[in-house]
Amino acid sequence: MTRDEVLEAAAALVKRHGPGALTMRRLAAELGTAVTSIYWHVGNRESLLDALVERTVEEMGAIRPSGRTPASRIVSVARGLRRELLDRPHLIAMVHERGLTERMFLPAQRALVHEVHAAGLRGARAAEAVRAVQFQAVGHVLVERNRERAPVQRPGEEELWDELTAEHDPALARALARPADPERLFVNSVKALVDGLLTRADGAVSDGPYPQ
Amino acid sequence: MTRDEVLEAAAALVKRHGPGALTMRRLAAELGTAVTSIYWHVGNRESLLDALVERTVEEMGAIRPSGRTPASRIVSVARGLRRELLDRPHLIAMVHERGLTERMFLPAQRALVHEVHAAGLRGARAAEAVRAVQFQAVGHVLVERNRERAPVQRPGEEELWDELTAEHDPALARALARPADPERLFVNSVKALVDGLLTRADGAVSDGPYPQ
DNA sequence: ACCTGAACACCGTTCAAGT
DNA sequence: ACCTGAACACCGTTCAAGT
Repeated sequence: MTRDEVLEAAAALVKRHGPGALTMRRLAAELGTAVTSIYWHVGNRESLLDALVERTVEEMGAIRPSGRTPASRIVSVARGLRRELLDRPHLIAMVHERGLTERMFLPAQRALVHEVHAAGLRGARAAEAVRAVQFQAVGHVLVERNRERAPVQRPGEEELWDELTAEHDPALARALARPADPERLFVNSVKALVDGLLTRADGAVSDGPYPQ
Repeated sequence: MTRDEVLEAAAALVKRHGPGALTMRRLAAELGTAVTSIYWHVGNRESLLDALVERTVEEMGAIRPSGRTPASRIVSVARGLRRELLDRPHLIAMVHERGLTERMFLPAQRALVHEVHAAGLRGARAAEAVRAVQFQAVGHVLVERNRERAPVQRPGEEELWDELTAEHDPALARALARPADPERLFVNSVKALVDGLLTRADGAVSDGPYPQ
């Protein structure tokens, strides 16, 4: 048995039954060995999970921007990042629980740097724009994924809706009462953010306003 | 012993030693009772945690906006939400692990609705703006908090920096190499988002561009 | 209505012992 | 160099039995 076989089996276990199913004992059973052999190969559970996360992040493809304007290309990078993350549903939770969330930034970072440069940003301002998009994209996916495994939605917000109908906006009340369309919300949020980032009054300006 | 005493002791345990320290057995020891008594009062660990989360969310104060323009008032609401969350560091992880992330939206929602109305947004568009800010704020805090408990930062991104110096932006390379200032990044991100949300070409317009 | 101890089926990890 | 079983110190939960 090799260290790689251990990682392979661990990855398969997570893929099939979720991260909760990855116990040292179950893994040993899967491999047909004694629990303690695994310790010889990977040290302990901590470093096993670390290695697993590392491996999955490396699996993630590079993200290729598409679109005509820098702004739309940045949005496409964010979408790509979201897709890569959602395609590996267990990765998100594992990475997050292990305090490695920023690890998830890497696949998009290169592309984002290139695009903010193309948009005319440089230096610290460019770095902040890159980080803003990264935080926004990864944070959004964290929240979004969380809702999926959320239990029964509890109400208890009737006062809010009452207030809203009092403010004469029943359409808003209805919209907030039902769950958001995550894809749409994501894209529009990133668009708005990028819009804001590229058109701030205090510095460089993007190559024109956004059509639509 | 009452159910409330159990919750109180559980909350104290989490506050002192973190969520990991909250085991049924330790809680029993803290209370000076048998483990099994706790089960009579709270059912099981799941519902104990549910009750704990509920209680902490209710503790969170309402958020009062400040600032002159709707945009700056929305930013202040986001900052307030961030503050409330960071003030309860264990809450974030507990809520997130329990799939209740949207629960953290509530304290800010009322204020946000009011402000997007003041900014001239209505109906579905207003709802989307509220949600965009909520996702952004909570997502950002999730990522931010995660970095705090992150282990040693691994490098492995030298290629990126090489590329950057090749793109003739050493300042950007330096900025991305060191950790972000979370407060600054948060505020600027929210500002940019709100800017983008309130000045989109396809609808209502905010009361003017952002100074600084 | 409330509390108890014993028991069950799990964990991760260590360690001395094997080949 | 690699694997093993026994043992330790933990978990959450159930259940019959007490008052």
